[in-house]
Amino acid sequence: MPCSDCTPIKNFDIEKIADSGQCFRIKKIGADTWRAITGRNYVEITKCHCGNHKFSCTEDEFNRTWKKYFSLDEDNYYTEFYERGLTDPDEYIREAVKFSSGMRILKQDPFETLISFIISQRNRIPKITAAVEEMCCLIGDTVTDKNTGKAFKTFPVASELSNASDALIDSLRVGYRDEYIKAAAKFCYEHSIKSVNSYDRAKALYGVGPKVANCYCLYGLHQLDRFPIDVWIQRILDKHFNGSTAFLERYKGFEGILQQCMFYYERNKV
DNA sequence: GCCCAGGGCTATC
DNA sequence: GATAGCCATGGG
Repeated sequence: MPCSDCTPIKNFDIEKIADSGQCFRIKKIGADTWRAITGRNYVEITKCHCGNHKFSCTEDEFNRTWKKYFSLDEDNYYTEFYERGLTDPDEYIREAVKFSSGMRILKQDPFETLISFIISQRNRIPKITAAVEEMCCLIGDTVTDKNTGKAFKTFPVASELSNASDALIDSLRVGYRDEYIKAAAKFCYEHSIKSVNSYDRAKALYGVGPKVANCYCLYGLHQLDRFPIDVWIQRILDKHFNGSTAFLERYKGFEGILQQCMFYYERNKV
């Protein structure tokens, strides 16, 4: 039974989302509590013993910001995805979807998504997280959340990142990706991130190839038909599907959710 | 020392 | 269009 002050949501598990590698700014801050930041908004989410979640924000903020961010306005869509995945003819897909129950694709800020996934290339998630967090600490704005009273750092906007010194970028320890970051920040400062509104526009940026462009489209533009193929997904394809993605025919419009479930399952299954 | 990490660029064919 | 070598950095 849900508690009186819990928000009952089907197909939503903040813990799995936090560990899914699609976002680098959701952080575990307590035994059952995570903090999320998007734009200038901050929220703390606690998994309750009843299986539901408590949000630290007001109902108005939930409806205006977090409902969208967590794709909680797409319940019917996820219901259909999970029904389809749990009855898939392929055992690996069934297991991956079952194991990932509660996964959702976040609607992240496009500029943050672009820069984060440029940093992600040939890198490890803890290192990506550290670089993103350091970037926010060094050049993000400090904002205080009214509900919790906690101060947090925003992800820098294009002008802030574009104006950052070389020494500051060096201190992020992102190696050869620093030139890619600078190029993307400069482009977005001069042309606006809004002009990066398609796969082709993203891939045209220096340092953005097929994989990062697909991640940008999936997580930043919410194009759920994108299926980014990284080393983990490629291993799954080779091991379980003879290197083929023919199974995607059964997931038109859901490819990105399936990809997230496979990625999470492969990395976290016991 | 080695290999690898949510890849992409460049040169070369 | 395909493939090979290279790219900084840090963990195992």
